[in-house]
Amino acid sequence: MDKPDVSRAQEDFLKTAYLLNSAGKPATNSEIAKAMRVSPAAATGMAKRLGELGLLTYLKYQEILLTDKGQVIALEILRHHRLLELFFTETLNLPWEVVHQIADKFEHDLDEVLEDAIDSLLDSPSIDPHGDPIPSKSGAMPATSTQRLADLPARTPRLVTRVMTQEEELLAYLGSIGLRPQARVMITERKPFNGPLRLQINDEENLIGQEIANLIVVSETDAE
Amino acid sequence: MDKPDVSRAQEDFLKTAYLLNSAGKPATNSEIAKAMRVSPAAATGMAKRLGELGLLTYLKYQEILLTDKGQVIALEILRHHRLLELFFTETLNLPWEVVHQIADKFEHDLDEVLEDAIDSLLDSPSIDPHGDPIPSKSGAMPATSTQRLADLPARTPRLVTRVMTQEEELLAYLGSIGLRPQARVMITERKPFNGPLRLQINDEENLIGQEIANLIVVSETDAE
DNA sequence: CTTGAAAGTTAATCTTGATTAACTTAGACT
DNA sequence: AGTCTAAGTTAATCAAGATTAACTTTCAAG
Repeated sequence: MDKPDVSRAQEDFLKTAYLLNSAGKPATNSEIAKAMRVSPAAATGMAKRLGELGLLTYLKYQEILLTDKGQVIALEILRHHRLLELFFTETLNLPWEVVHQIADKFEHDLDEVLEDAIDSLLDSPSIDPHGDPIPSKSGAMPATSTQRLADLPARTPRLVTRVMTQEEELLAYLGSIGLRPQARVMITERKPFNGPLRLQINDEENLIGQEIANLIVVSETDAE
Repeated sequence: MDKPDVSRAQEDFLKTAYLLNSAGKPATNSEIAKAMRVSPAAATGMAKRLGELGLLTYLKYQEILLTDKGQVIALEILRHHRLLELFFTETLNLPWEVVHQIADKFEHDLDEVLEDAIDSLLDSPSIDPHGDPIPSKSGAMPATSTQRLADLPARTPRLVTRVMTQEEELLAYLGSIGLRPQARVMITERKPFNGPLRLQINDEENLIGQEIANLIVVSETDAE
């Protein structure tokens, strides 16, 4: 319908709320403020404004809920973000740990001509370099596995499908040990009391902690 | 040294002033305001602020002059702009009439990693799709021909080197008749009183007006 | 059922970048 | 020299997005 003209700060807020939800966390004022690195007061103010615009429902002291309109915008930004990440890794061979911040800046300005050109160059991709799903143009979010490596039984071969962090150093490390989408993984040993995991990554042995294993999503069925 | 943190509005102002100058026009308040599509009062305000920052010299009622620092920023933005134009035409085959507006938005957010990656992918290019020179990273502006097609004697074969407009429809038209950088051109007839020019473009006959002929820059020496 | 810490809100204020309306200056022309 | 017009400036005002500081609400734990 009438696409209310949203500013980048507003788009960021909607995106942040959406991402919190899809990480299973409620979109509370403080979580949003923390994620956006602004004061809680600023988040309150923004929530009010977006409420006025009908992009979310704002009730004092309550969790923030995106309306359909708000979600459409959040998904559009997310689509832009992930398309750009993939575009820059593909065309420029940029490593996956740098494209995130770049996409964060460009996502707000990606107009439709460019979006479509990128989409068609990349053959309407459904995941970005981290394995994060790219919403379709109509706003459909591709389904993804929910199986975490951390919860995987030993001796069960799987493919990495997604790496759920945007921390630069961590991504660089994970990349260096081959822990990226499409890698074959299998836990060979679990140390007790949530200890570290012994792991085969494309046939190479390695050792990772629970924390990290919980960021790695693997396929729900056997690899190959 | 200390790169004063400039906003996009400020960057746009500096870029606009620079472009006016390089088009031979003085950077007056009203020209800048017109080019930026803001009120003259807004331009005055911005000029004052940038004066404070030492990026230009502002004296009431006088032409605005960029300082060295200001020019460095303008050139950086212009470099971003033109690299992006070329990048998008090369990687996505976008027509030259659409990349300008896109680059206008992205130019402010092009960080160095991405800039360098694009520069090296494109082999440190010195001109963009319109033939506009791309400043080097150190701020050197490549020399360009000053020979306008409008001033070219008849029967003198040349190469188009630059097309000095960003108007979408006009660019689309010029593209459609082959009038773009690298095209071979020769005036075959000049109608009197600044009338239209009969022209060969890559061996095809065509007819253009003075206005347009003045936007076309050609090589200073014979083609081939 | 009180209470205290964490979360959230309000209020006052700031900065940037805009606007319009009214005034001033510069400079060309008689 | 006087005057008119275009260009430029000033002033008042606005909106968005922030901040800090002070206050209020919620809710879990005793």
